[in-house]
Amino acid sequence: MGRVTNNVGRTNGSPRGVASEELRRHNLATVLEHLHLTGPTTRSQLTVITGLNRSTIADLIGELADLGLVTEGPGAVVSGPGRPSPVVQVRFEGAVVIAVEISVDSMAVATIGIGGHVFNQIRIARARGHFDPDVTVRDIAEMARPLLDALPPHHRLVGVGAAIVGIVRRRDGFVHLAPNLGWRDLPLGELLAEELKLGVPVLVANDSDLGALGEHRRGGLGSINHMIYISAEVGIGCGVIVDGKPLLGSAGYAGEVGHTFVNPDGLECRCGATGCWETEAGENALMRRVHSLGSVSGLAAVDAVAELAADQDPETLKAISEAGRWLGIGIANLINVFNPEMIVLGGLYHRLFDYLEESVVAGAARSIEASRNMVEIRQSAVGQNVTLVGASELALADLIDNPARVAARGTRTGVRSTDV
Amino acid sequence: MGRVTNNVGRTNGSPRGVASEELRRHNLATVLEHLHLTGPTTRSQLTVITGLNRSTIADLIGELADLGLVTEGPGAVVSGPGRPSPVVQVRFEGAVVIAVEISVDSMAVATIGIGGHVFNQIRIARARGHFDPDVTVRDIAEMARPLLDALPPHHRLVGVGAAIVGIVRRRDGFVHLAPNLGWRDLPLGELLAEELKLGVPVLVANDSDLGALGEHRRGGLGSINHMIYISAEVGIGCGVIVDGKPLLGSAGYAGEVGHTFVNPDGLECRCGATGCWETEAGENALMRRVHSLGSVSGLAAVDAVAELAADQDPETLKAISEAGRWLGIGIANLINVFNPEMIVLGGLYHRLFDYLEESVVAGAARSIEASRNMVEIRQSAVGQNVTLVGASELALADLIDNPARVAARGTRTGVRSTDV
DNA sequence: CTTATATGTTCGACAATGCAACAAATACCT
DNA sequence: AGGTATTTGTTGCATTGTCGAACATATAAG
Repeated sequence: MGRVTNNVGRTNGSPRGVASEELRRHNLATVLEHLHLTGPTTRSQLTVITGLNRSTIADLIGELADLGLVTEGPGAVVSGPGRPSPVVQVRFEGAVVIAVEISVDSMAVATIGIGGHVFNQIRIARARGHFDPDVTVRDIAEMARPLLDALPPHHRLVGVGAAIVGIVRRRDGFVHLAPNLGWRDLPLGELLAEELKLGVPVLVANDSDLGALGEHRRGGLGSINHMIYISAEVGIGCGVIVDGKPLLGSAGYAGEVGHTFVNPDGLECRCGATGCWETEAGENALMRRVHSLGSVSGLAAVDAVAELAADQDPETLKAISEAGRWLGIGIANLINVFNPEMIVLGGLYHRLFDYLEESVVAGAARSIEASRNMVEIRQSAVGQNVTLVGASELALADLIDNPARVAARGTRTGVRSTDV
Repeated sequence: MGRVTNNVGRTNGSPRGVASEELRRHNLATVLEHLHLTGPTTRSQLTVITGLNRSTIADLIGELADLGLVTEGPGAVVSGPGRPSPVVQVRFEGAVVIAVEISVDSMAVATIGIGGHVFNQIRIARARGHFDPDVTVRDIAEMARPLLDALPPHHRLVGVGAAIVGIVRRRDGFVHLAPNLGWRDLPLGELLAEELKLGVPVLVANDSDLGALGEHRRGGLGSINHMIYISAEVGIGCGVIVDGKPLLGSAGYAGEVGHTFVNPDGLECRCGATGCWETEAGENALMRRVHSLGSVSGLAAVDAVAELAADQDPETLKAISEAGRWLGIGIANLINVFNPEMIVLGGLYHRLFDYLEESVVAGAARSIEASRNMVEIRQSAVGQNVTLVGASELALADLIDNPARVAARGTRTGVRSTDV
């Protein structure tokens, strides 16, 4: 049988003993998580993967089926002699979440079921600027309404996950600072919960942290347990996966690399300090090096740069490669610190990856040899919606971790608002 | 009952189901770890702390006692009405490890029992330089011999933990690079195992990683789960505790911060790159700013600087504060990345802490507000032997994690060599 | 149509914890 | 000094959960 924990160390606080019920919870979670991440699987494959007994798997699947979280169908694929094993798969509508993304250039809302099934999605572009939080929250609720109405009649809604460009306290979704939106000390979690009135938990997290989560879980990263996701919208965001789990830090502020110090000769950053990484490698750093852009700014400027790069404009390529070099230098630092297996670039970096790659790799080469030799730098495989996908994973995590408790906890069987 | 796991995420690789035996292992480990870290505890306290039933605690302690790992004595402290609860404590000789430290200026070996009891310890100073690995390994074996002979007759030796100033692969204790010793690609774990011939596992790790471990577990850090230990001997070393566990990274190379980039105008580092953190804040950075030192170098120079600082020599204080500022800047980066609760300074920084503190705190102030407000910077509470203590924790970890398996696994009942 | 093989199903064994009743040991009160 | 309240160890049984063996079932191959 496998081991739950490993290595030196423990989480401080009361060390808790565990009883059989915890064992059951763990095994239910293991099975459900596998189905959620890997997709349809036969019962016999599950016995091999989990190492559990046939009878136990049968029992676990029975319970998950009773909870409405999985279904069993006849084994589709034929596979040699022996009694065919039924294929188990998640029921998308058995656990649905609302994923929200509040970015610099757009806002998005999606309804996503367990297994990663996207029922529906709305994304609206908006000009950059400072926004009234209440209006934003109301907009989100309005975007969510039709999506909820369009869900299948007997779905079960289990949570809301929101990604936001800012520094967020995990415990309660309190936004400490979101400079790109003009927000500070805003209880976003509470506001969303009040406005949505859905009776389910609302979790809020930093967008890059969720990008990392989305990429790690749905980016086809096989057995990668240590990775770093880096993206740029205006600043530089970063999410880290350590040992298969998101790095949160004490309050959830971990991964705030945009304002790490890399250049004493650098410009003054909007944060007030000098020499921050994002003043060298962020979006603005790139733009200001492309003089031919003139006064265009914001998303239009990004589009223009992408076009110029596609046209092989020398100045633009040089600007990209200069920003890429600094990006690489910062990445080298992260490689030294985390010894990851993979660095994934998203956002603007994803868009410009082809022009960036060479200089980034060159810059990253200054990391220590041992770690450098085992890391791969690549662009996001999930693409534009990683963050939204990550938000859904965040909202689904509680359910997967304890299917019985969360599924039973009611969160009523999703009666459509038109039925009321 | 408590939960074993938490949060989003899982360690990739085969997700394993667990059976009752795993449950037992977990509870044995929980109890033993508490006794190991917190010291003598009454049975009734254990029921409260673990949340387990009286009968279960009795059973667990019975098993640990049978394994020779704990003893029960009459409750020493009186405590009000009710039947007094017997005090349970670890048997030091029930699990003994050899802790080894290979540093720049000294080598040390100690025999340490579970609970952190140091039976004996030898430390020898040696001049800096490059050493023949074989000679070093033989020296360690020779230092260990008398310590082993002095152990109580019926002890049980369970492992060897070695700390080394270098980049070490955790899996097998392969030293990738140890510039201060002149080593490269050296299978130190194997060499030590062969030379010591003790039939117990030999684990090797980076000295700062073990410093972090030692400080976290024996530094009186109550409920701190996120901390960073930073020390300087020649370069800068760093160990990180994330969620109560050491950050290893994919191969164990995590925390190599000495050569992170902080200054494009910086000097060339011995690593070949330019602008590394340790060229600004490491030992040499400090020394070169104290011109009155003249040609003194190595440990003698460190001593001289410490003395000059104690005498309030202005140039020295200025040099220290300059190095401290750079130290603080690097710390700010780490605060941004990890959002820790505590930064602990060791090694040279521990020695000069009083003169460093102000400038370090000033430098660290450039970290983001949210994280800065919740972090404390202080010096090591364990002091000179943190690394050795960490090495013992490393070697004991397997036993504590699975008392039944490791204790039963033989590692014979420590017959003294003179008995043979 | 028979045989080999793989897998679901059933039921009892086994492991581990929890619970309730009882016993033991102490403090406190009269 | 003796009785009572309180806390905790001990014991035996109940409960939960997984495992294993025997049996049933469904397929491929001959």
